[in-house]
Amino acid sequence: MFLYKKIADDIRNKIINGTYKDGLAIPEQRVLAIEYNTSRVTIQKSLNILKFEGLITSIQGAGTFVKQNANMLSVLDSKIDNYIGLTREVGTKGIITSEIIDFSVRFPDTLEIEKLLITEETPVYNIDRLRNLNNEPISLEHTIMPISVIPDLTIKVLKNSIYEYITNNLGLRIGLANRRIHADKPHKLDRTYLNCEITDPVLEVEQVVFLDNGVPFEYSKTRKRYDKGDILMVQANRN
Amino acid sequence: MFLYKKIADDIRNKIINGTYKDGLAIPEQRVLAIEYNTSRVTIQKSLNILKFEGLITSIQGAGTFVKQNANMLSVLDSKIDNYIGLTREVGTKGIITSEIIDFSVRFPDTLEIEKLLITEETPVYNIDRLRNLNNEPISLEHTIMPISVIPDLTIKVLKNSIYEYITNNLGLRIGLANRRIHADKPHKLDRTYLNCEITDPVLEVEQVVFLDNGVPFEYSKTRKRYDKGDILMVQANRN
DNA sequence: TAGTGGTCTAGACCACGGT
DNA sequence: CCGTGGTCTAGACCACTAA
Repeated sequence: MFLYKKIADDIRNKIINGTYKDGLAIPEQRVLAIEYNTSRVTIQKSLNILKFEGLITSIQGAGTFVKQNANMLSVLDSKIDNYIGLTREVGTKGIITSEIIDFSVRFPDTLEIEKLLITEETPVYNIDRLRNLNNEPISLEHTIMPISVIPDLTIKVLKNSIYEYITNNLGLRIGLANRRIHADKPHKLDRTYLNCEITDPVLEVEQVVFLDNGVPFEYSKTRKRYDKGDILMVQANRN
Repeated sequence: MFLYKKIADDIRNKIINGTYKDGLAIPEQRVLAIEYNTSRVTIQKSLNILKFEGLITSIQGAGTFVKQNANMLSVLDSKIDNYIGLTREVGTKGIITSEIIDFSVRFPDTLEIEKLLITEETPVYNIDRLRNLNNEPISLEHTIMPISVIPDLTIKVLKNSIYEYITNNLGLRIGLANRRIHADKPHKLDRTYLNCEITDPVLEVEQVVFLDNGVPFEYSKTRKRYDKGDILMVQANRN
């Protein structure tokens, strides 16, 4: 591993275990450079990581300070990639199964053309899945993917994780996601598959997901019953 | 302005105006360093900014490439700070007014003590506001702030923007926000102030907001009618 | 005015991709 | 193997804070 990461890890540990205390300054950069037997630029690279994690703040002319409640914030930050696919989100909390409602191929409609930046002659997969957590239905996923970008999808892949297939089998890297979150009245499908009453609100996440090279590969809508899951997020707002 | 920012601005412009084309490589770092009459480290600092904005990707050994649809992505990214206070969110789209439903001072309850990391003897403001956009009610805000952190709030401040007061008058810097978004059935207050029917879902954002130094200063819940506003976000997922 | 972080240089060497 | 990005050095000077 690289020196600047090692140093960041070491300083992070000292913050978490209390060697560097909340609200107080850590040693100045020139001292740290001597301590770790390195140059100031490398120290700055390490400190940038910790700034990005929200653990420290630097004030020019004054010093570098551990934030109040730094260890608490560090926990929050890990939740930032909470929503990259359901499988990864749930983690060890239970067993995810997928009931495939529809798996077909067709040409895209106007909205899909716009969202996925494709032409009307670019065929897409149409995937509707009911996702279960420990055999309890938790969400309805409607997913559109261009066949040219994500080829050779199979029922077996859909039963497990599409994202795992994309990263492991296709060797692609996932980049930005553009999301819209809103509340909605329940539709017929929600009533059928999610057991919603007419007065039960639904939380919908509509998203376009891009590969690391900027090519959009997924336009999807995920719907959950209002009492079956929130969305957690940490917003940066770093100056 | 600093050199590395100027260079980042210049390269960004070349990407947007098509001088550097989607999917193709930009000149290598050593060439850029000569072009801009600077050192390679400075070029790398500039490129890091653009990587963070999602405009380029570097692949070690191969080169630095403009992402597909880079100019589109750059638009999305600007929406990432969409939700830092309603006033800033809406921008020029209309006139925000605030009707103050409650403005009082009390001791915090158990949940507020936990969220704001204060003691039961720390007095807090209790603020309930109805926010109007062009005289149409759009959201109900319930806000708790410790008096010790945000002192001397006035009706006048509440009628305008609390965030503006915090940054401009108190000279504080706002840091991370920890949010929970979910759908809910309408409460009595929603029916009264937001004119909700019983079948109209409500979108609620619950958040704890921290200052730049890590001190939490706001615990709030903002409720909107399901048809009066979504939440837009861009998620990073950078490797 | 002294101390601290921010920017910048002009190199060096290493890691990786593609030929 | 060559070309490219990633890491790292040992300095220098500037900008800002606080006494």
